[in-house]
Amino acid sequence: MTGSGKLTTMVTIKEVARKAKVSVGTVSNVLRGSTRVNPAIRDRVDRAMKSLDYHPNQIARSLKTKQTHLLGMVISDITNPYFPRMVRGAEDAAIEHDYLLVTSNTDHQIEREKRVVSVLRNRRVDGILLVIAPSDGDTEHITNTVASGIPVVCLDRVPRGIRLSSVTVDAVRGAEMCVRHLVSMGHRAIGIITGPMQLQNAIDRLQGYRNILAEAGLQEDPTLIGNGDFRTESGYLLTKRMMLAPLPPTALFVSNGMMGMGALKALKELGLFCPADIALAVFDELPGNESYSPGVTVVAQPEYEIGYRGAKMLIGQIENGEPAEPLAITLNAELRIRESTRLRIGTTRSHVRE
Amino acid sequence: MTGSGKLTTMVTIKEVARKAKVSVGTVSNVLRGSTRVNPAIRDRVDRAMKSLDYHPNQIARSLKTKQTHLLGMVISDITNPYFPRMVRGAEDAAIEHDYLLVTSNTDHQIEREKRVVSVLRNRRVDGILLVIAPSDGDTEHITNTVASGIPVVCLDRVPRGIRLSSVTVDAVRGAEMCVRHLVSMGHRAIGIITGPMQLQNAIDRLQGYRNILAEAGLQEDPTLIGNGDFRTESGYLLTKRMMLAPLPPTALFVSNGMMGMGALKALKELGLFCPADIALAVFDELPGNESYSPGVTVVAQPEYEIGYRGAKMLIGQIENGEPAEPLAITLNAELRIRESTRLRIGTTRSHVRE
DNA sequence: TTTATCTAGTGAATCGGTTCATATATGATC
DNA sequence: GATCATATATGAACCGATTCACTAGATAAA
Repeated sequence: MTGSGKLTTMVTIKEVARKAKVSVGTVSNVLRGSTRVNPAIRDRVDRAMKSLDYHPNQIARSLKTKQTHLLGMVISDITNPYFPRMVRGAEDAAIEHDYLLVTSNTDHQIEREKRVVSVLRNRRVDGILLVIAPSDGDTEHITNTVASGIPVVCLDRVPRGIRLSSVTVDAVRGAEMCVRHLVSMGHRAIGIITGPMQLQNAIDRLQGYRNILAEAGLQEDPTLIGNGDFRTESGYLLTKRMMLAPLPPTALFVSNGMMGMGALKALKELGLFCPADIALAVFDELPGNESYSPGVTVVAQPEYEIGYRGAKMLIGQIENGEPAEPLAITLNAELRIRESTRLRIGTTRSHVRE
Repeated sequence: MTGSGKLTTMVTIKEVARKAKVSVGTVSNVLRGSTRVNPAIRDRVDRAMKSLDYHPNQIARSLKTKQTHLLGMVISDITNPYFPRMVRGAEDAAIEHDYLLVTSNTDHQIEREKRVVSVLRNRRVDGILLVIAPSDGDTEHITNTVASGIPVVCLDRVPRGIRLSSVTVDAVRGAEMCVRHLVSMGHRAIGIITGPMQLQNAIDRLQGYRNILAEAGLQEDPTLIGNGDFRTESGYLLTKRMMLAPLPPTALFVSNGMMGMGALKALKELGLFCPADIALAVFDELPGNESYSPGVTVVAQPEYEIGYRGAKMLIGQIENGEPAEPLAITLNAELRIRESTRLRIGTTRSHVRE
């Protein structure tokens, strides 16, 4: 477990001081650029640093200043195409303010989330961006973190029961836009594949769907509601099951992108085509969507902006202290209509209900 | 620029010691679990830590031990779908050995690569995984890093001129497999879109293409070679240009995934279908490839394994010291034949040359 | 009883920066 | 030339762990 360690010794501020024939305090002053240092001396120090390939030890600095300029980011899985743009947004904001971003995966498991948060606290990150894993009110690790003085900003979804700063998307409205579009294309039998009901945004997307059914005077049909978990596999299985049922939907609304990919694969295997056989709409933009056929109608989230503004908010709280009330930004999703829902259907198709 | 800092003071080892009525040395011993500590005392200390929500300060530990258990990873862009799996592989290996992975983007810019490497050195990462940016022999920042005792492992491609440990893919062979497949499907006019010629793997992919043309006794045609830069836009533009030329190819081999997405988009806009109008094959798996139609024939790289084995190799070098000779692992790519190249064509089609 | 042999716990030095009270040099003023 | 004001440079204490020479106490052997 313990390694053999470095062979070479790193250049320290002391060696720079000796080489430049000044005190360590002066070298430090040159580094910070703060107090006025005689230009001639500053020059000597700069030269010494360059010639020694000196890299100031951020570890030592952090120990003294109690600021690591590290931001922790906790997501479920970087290989889920939803996250890279969010991470990139956060990283860009971090860099603008001279922070370094550390990203860790939880694979949707609350136990891993706890471990990751603990590691980040050991590392003394200055703040944490958190995309929570589904759980039943298991939030002590989060409240402990906030209580210890580390700001936390939730992205994409917020835990129930506690109040935290957050950047989220108006999922109800996004789902409404999308399902309303399906209704406007003549669909009456609209299926949905939901996310895990422990997550607020999964609930919201279902709620949006329900709102529009009600608005359109349509009866809710339990056989058209598939209970997924935001993973590809569940989208695949539930789509197959629903499409092979006696009365399949004419349109399908899938609650997230991973499940959307699964649904597409299922349709492909079943030999069903969009939009001729079924209209498909997905919450979340799909990777490569505009390159493929058919383009899929989606509710696109501003992932980059979620990450970017989340990090900005977090840094604000780090540097200006936590606000009395948690901040909450809600962004809008955007409906992007593509071929997969372009075919207007009559209300009289044989397998349409009512 | 400087913040107001923490309001709350973190719990330190000293406070734990006081609460447990032992010395700090003993608390440290309990933490490390190393020397034999009286079970009763160990218990007292454990309880004190728990009740104080104590998180040992990794910063202080690192300062003393000169090991941060941090790994730096430098990639071009996490939103390029090629990288997430590689990052995930590296992270999984890191976690297995209790390291934390820090990933940074360079956007293919050598200047940003230098800055990022410098930041990682300030942070005293124990080692660096590096996917180099294209440049003309600008490697001093890398040799300096290695010279200072920080192991570096290159992934996916190696800089020319210096010898470093690496994990790469046999790109010549991958390209050969792919182009040979196109030839075997009857194609004679096979186009290629290349990557930037400063990158070894771009050169290799072109080389594989040339090898097979020679093997098949086909003349190389400059109008069928598009000089891309591994970005979507260039794949898009070059595909359009090539397909609108007087003598377009019957098959197109695209040197990486991003450009492959651009090529697909171009074909879609031109109203050309795969494989009826053109056969398409891409180096790199495409996101969601098996969900869409047509599935695209690809040379799939083991991205996860590249990251995983690279991190394992790096950790080996950190803990056992650098090997006398740099290590080099070469992995194999895999040809995945899908619909986009499934149509066998005769050699007599009018627009086929020779 | 005295001495030797262990074990488990102690506490001071240390890592490489920052910070700030103090020392020194420079120049201005009389 | 002496005095004071100002501008810079110095160096010791400190951050929170680890580490190790040392001590105290217990047990065994002489």
